[in-house]
Amino acid sequence: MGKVPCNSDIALIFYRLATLSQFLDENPFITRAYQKAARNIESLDVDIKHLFDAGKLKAIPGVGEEIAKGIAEIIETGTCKRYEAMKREIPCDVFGLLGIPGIGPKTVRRAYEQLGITTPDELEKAAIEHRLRKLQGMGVKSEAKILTAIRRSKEMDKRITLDVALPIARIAMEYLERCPHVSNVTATGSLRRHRETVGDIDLIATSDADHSEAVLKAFGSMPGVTRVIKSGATEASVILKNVRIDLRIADRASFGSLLQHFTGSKEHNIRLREIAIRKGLKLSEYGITDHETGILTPCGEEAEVYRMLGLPFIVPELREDRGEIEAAIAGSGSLPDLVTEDDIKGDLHVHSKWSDGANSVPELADAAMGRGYEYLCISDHSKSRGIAGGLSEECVIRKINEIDAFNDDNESSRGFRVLAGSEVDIRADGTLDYPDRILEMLDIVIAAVHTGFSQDRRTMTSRIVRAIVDGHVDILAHPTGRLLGERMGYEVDIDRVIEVAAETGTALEINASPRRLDLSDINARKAKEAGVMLAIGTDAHSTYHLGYMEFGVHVARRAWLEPCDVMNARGTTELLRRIGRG
DNA sequence: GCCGTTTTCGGCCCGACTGTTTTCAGTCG
Repeated sequence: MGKVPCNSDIALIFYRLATLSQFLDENPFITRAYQKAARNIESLDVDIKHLFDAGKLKAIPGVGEEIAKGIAEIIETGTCKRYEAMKREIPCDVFGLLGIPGIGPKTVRRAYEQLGITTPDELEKAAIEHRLRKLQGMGVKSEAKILTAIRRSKEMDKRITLDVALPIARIAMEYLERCPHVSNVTATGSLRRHRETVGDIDLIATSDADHSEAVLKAFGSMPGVTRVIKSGATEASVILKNVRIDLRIADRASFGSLLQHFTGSKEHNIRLREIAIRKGLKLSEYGITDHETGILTPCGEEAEVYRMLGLPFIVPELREDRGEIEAAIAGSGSLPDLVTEDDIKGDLHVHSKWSDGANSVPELADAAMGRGYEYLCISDHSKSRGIAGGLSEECVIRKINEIDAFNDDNESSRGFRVLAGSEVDIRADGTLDYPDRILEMLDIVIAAVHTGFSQDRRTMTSRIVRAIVDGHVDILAHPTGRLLGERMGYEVDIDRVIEVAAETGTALEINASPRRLDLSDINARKAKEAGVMLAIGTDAHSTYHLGYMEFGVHVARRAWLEPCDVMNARGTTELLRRIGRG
């Protein structure tokens, strides 16, 4: 038997069942039931196998008799009969075809039934040969649209990281702010929820009805726009620097409703609309309509939307339908009081010129003080990281001496302390890259895996566990090793790592580099729930990178972290006590 | 297929834009 399916493997099968049932034109509510179950399985914070063992599968929302049976079957056999049967019934690459923007289940079905098309390549060929336009409901324009969509989907990257998305969003927002008759230009969607990557950029703005179309036209002719996807009376979509930007215009009176609607997530909004229906109301981007009287009440402020539904305000980072609705219903006291950037007292992961950083210790310290920090941990690479200027043992001692001298000159006068740290390699066998003698001289030891990424799950897990039970490690850096959009993390049983971190009192890092964001929001939340402290570090290699702290705090907020869960939300004295240096 | 302070049956989120239609279906977010 193959590997035991995990939550996301099982969720994937139900997502695919949803897609296949859509293709087979089954009752659309069956499709939705599969999707809902898949979403809830995906966002479970426990291993679904535990629920299965305890006979509690039906405790998962959206999981009833049939889906519970399916889950059991997948856990026991790796797949389920219904899924295999449907795949046999449909000898075409439904998933590949539906991956093309503008192609939906109806088109796939017609193309398959009437033209025998089974793959994206065949679809492209049919478009080139002008056979698609003969399909019912298709014309010359649809055919051309599909052809460009296929070509674009081959070259377009899927999701982009925030360091790329934010500057592009700012260009568009500054342009719009200069346009006449426009105000309240605001980023919404996944960007406002601070997801770790975004698929597109969603903007909204207010204008009066007389001018909205002109504003949208102006948006389409913004410098740098390479394509206008659509442009109507209230919304438009364009491509700028290879990124799609959607803009929606509303009047001031319904701005709060619009903001709420476009911030999403889709799943969160569906839950809100269900709540509205139960109260005899209808929620839309225009406001809240009383079902009986038909009277629409637009919300100027976003909080009004929640208030009218009888809920406390829910901050955007929590709007993922991962328990925030239930917490809100239970009362505002059940929602977390999330950590903010103002709570952060220092950066715990920074590289200096001693290894591969661009700035000296005093330069980094000045920049940190400029950000209002009380401390900064200079954590250069250890000796094995030759390629990144890893420090020999005698270099570490010289660095510690430099830091001591700096603190002697500055600590009492400026109320700021540099902490001597190191990002120490965890070797392939789980030992650390410095002897105990050196580790004990450091204020903070950050352990990290930088080599041997292809180790199997068991080896990697016991390697990391060995390192953190060693007793010298304060923080485990970028615990999964992933690089967003570039590289999956190494194989590791993160639940086991969290468990051992809890036992040993080791903090886990939220690496704030926008290419990493590791731990992820979901794993950081698991860590919090296991009683593990999180340390937000920017992994800065220059003073500029200290600004990445905002990305790390966003992940922390999405992980429901409060200041007490974050190691560097503690002041110097408390931090030193925690790491045994106070 | 799931679910219940209207329901164990009859519901299931809402609206914009495009293209092919001549009143609407398909797709998307």
